[in-house]
Amino acid sequence: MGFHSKSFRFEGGGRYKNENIGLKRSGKSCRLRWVNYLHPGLKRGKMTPQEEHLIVELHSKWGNRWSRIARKLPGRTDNEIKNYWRTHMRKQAQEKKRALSPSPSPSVSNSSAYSSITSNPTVDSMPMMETKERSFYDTGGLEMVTLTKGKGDNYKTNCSATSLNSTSEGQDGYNSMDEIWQDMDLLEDDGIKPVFGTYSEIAPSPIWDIRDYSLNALWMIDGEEEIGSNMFFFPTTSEQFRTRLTS
DNA sequence: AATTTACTCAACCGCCGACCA
DNA sequence: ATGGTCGGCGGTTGAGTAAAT
Repeated sequence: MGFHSKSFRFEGGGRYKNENIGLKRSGKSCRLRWVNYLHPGLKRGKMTPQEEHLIVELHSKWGNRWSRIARKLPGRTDNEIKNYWRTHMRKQAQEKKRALSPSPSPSVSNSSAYSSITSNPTVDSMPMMETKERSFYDTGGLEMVTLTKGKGDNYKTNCSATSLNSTSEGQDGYNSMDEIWQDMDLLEDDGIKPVFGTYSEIAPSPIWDIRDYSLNALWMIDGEEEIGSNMFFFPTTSEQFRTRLTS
């Protein structure tokens, strides 16, 4: 996909400083483009089965906290994971619909990991596309509370009325907010390790050899995880990077 | 070959919190 | 204390493309 043809807009009414230097992007937009598209550490291509499994697992724990999930998948952005989830949940919803329809034409996905998604109890029980009250892929995890984030992963809870109404001790097994917080504390230190080695047979990128300020810092957030000693290099070729910069 | 449908994914939107003058 | 700026996040959109008809 080449350069996106969406028209540029200044976010926030053009109050960002970039307009003064002739860029047709806000600083915010530049940052987003770098993080989600230009960053040399980004993996490209399809999710591996390991990654897919991890996404399913983490989403069942954390819900739609994409940035957090992304930290466990170095080289993948929250945006990418979000898109992946959206795509696959839509696919799953359609297959469910088809399965419920009178004319049974069971189409089995050929995706290896997708079969595991459908077998995941948390994901499998999701009310996707059946109700318009919530986004069809807004599922899983600690869904009875909406977490509003702040810097440094300080979260506060916004208890949604619908959620509270629908879960009274119920399927999530939470009786009180205290339990939720306790569970969250546990999750903070869950020992889940990032997925590495998928492309480990590929030689390190020259770009990654220029490890200066923050190429690895992107995947080392809040001091919580450090790739450090088992630093992993992604197969980003200089050609790939050039293409992205010039696309 | 033309058209339709499904899918991908970069970018936008709006909100919130941190920071600083 | 306050208001402006900015970074970061989750949710959403829509252009481009691939696959199917």
